[in-house]
Amino acid sequence: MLGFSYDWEREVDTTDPGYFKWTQWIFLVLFDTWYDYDKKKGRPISELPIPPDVHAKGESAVRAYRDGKRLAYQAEVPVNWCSALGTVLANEEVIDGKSERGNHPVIRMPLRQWLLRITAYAERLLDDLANVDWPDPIKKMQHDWIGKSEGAEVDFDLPPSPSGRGVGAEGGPARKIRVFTTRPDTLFGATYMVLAPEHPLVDVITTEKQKPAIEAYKKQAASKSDFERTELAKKKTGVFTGAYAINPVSNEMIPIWIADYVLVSYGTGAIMAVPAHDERDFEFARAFKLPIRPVVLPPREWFEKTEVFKTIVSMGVDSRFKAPLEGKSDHLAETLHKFEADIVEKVAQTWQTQGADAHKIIDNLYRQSIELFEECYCDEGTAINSGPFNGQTTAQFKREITDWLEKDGKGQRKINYKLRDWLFSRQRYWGEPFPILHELDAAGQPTGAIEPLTLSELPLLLPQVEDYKPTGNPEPPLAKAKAWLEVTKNGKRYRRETNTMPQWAGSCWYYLRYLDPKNEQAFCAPAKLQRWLSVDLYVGGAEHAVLHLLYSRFWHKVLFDRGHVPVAEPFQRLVNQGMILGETDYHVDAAVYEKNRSVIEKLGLQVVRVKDEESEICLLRNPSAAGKFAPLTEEQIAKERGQTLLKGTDIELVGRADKMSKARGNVINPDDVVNEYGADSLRLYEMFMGPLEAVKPWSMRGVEGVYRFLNRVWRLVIDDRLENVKLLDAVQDVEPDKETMRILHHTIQRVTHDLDTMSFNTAISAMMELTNHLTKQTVRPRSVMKTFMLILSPFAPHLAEEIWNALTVPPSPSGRGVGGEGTLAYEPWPTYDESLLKADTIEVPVQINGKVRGKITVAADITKEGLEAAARSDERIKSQLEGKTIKKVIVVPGKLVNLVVA
RNA sequence: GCCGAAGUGGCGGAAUGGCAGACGCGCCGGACUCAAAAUCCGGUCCCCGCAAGGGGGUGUGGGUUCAAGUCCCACCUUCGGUACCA
Repeated sequence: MLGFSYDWEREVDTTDPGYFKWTQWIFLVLFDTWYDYDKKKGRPISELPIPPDVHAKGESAVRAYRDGKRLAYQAEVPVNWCSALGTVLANEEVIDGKSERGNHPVIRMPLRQWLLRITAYAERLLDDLANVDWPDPIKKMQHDWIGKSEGAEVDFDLPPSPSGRGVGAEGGPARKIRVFTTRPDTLFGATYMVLAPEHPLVDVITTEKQKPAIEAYKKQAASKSDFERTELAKKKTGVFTGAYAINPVSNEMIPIWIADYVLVSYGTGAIMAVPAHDERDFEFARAFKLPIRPVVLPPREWFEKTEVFKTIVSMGVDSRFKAPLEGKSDHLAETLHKFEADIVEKVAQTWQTQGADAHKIIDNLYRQSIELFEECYCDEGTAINSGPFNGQTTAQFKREITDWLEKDGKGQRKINYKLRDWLFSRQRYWGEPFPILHELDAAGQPTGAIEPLTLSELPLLLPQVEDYKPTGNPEPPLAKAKAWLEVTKNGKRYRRETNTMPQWAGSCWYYLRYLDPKNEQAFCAPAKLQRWLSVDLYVGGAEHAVLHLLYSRFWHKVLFDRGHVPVAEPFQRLVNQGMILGETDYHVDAAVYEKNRSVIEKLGLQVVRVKDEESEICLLRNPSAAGKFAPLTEEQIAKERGQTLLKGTDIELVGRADKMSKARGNVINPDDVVNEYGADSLRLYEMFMGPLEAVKPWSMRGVEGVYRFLNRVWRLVIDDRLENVKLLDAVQDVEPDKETMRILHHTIQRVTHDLDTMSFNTAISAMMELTNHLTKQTVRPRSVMKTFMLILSPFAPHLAEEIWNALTVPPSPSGRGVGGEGTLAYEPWPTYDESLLKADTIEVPVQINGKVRGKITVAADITKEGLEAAARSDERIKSQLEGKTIKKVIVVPGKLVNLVVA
């Protein structure tokens, strides 16, 4: 309807078996691929080298080894299980540990899931961002989402304990706790450790005495969602395990705690805490009175910003510190708060031994009494309290200590990513079934062996089931389809996978299917991939910045590695279109409304109450026919001293354009707009509103504006007084005059350029200017009008075609061409002639001290010298220069003259 | 808190460091009309002035420059995203 020229032959439907056959096939490709970190490439699982010791253990060990390396693998992952609803919930569906619907308790429990090893591709997903033409903010979001950080893994040994508990008491291998840190240089400052509550070692190391507290804390943590654990836990919580570990550099025994600010899913699920140089550790240490040891000396500027420094300076270093020393401390203690009194005492001590230099004093305070500082220093600096490494810069220290750790076998360099593997299964009925079989033994129990279906067995359809409600236990609904579930193949019994794939699966690769939507032999013919990829331009919302766009890139790279697509990146250029908001609408606060209720009612206004998270507002509207959106008009608004008031009252209004929504009743239905103004008007208005990327409010008056423009264009060519479509007599086969040619070619240039940059709004204004010029002409050359229609056609295709037809087809009873005659669809895009763009004369502003004081009209090709002379000799300028000396003259040929005077 | 984007007339918005406000909406005046709608023509950033002309002006405060909406520094506001990533 809007003339988008979509090729409906290429329509795809991700839920069609002909489509998801290939979604399942791609899953099989993922299943059949392992990532070779040396070659930085996904390779067939058959090429995976099997270590001899694995080989020696036999077939099932080899199989397990392979399964552990595949890009599609199974793992136990905690999910939000709501037993009352009998289903697994998404994070958004859980509020305060209760289900959004029904408010039933939700617990996190581990469940077998399929995951995709996107983390293997993290480095390439990061690197290849450099090769695509995407908006920088989106690139940055992906960059941060992947979240690469370089550091070291360090092992903290657990001491042998007299009780025999802890340290591998049950013969387990765990004699150490491994942590990841980006700041190995702060190792000397690690004064305690924290494990995530879910960390497997927690149960092993916890002492008998601490068991009840630890258990209680773990239970509490399990009932919180990820969101709450992070969002709500502003205050640090945690419990001591009773166990200690050995700091590998200082050989100190440091306590091990558990706390939910440490996430089990990042790094190793355990941290070394350096409270002096990490915000979170600092807060935690303060809350639980754990020792804080500074190991990085901040630069002076940091000290000078701290409260401690300000306190010292405000008290005066030189004289006043004698006071407490001379027995007047009672008086001082009364007047200073505790914090300051502490400082006074410490400063006094330092002052005695070190002298009165404020910087020296503060340096000493920092090294010895860091508790006095209200914040911690987390940037780089110079090493202190770090044994042989003292005095080193952070970068140097990091390098050397990592080398030392590696040499001693206590740690190693390590790169970590925030990006996690992609949880790819859902416990729902709707979704693509996994093309996977689980082998069963004679007793009908899974053996652990998994068997992929072959391409010839695809698509695997969803079974018909009586109901697709949850099963009431964590088993997905497909488990109820008994007939579908069990399969015998090559004499072996199998059970089908009962999880289904998420929504993302189908949308991850649809751009490839567009190229060859009906192909039954392949997801797409290689020649077509070669011909079309990569996608030249992808227009989409910014909400897909990280998830969809990252998932698609990942799948594409796997397909690339396996030789199924010819390029490494799917989308060459990406543009985020902005959202179109509803029309500007005025509201008052609910409280303001209640107060002024009678006044507002007297004006006959309608009120729509809208509640959001924080507040309730009352939208004020005009009464209108059922369902019609009628916001206040400008006549009903008064603006005074920067305030917006409801006219005739002192009620302050807030005017704002909001997202279109049913609740607000401000939804614009495109069908209505098309009925009233036509498809070209709707299309043109959307392009004229403003930059494509910007969020913009809708305006019905704006639609009328472009509608009027299209009418003017029509009347430029067509005699609208007649019933039939008939050319105006003004349209003639004559040579255009010079000025018209110049404007026409300038318009072609502007429209061509603006289309490239997708600045549709300015392209349209250029054509409006052309129209304004042509309207004034009594003779309108046919050639000019034809060219105009060609550049107008991408913006208003229907109208441009109609006019083109009238311009090119001789009058006939029907007035229309036949058989492709009289269409502009196949005409080439017009080109512009540079030489026609230049006007004979131009107007150039003349500035004096940067202010425009006059304008001169000169030949377009005037020389720099000529321009300056013309400026100086202009009467107005001359009179203004009287009695002044020109100190400097700036002449920009064709642009301006600026005379700088004393 | 952090990250990102944006602040320009009554409104949507234009301006490779070079005449701020193109184009459109709205508004004002005029033409056409018995009248209205539609259409056409002219005007429309603010202040002083009859005018010629002058002064001010792109969120706020500084800075760079002959020249700043545009570049730099600090801040304010709005919108969007994100959540302790060691």
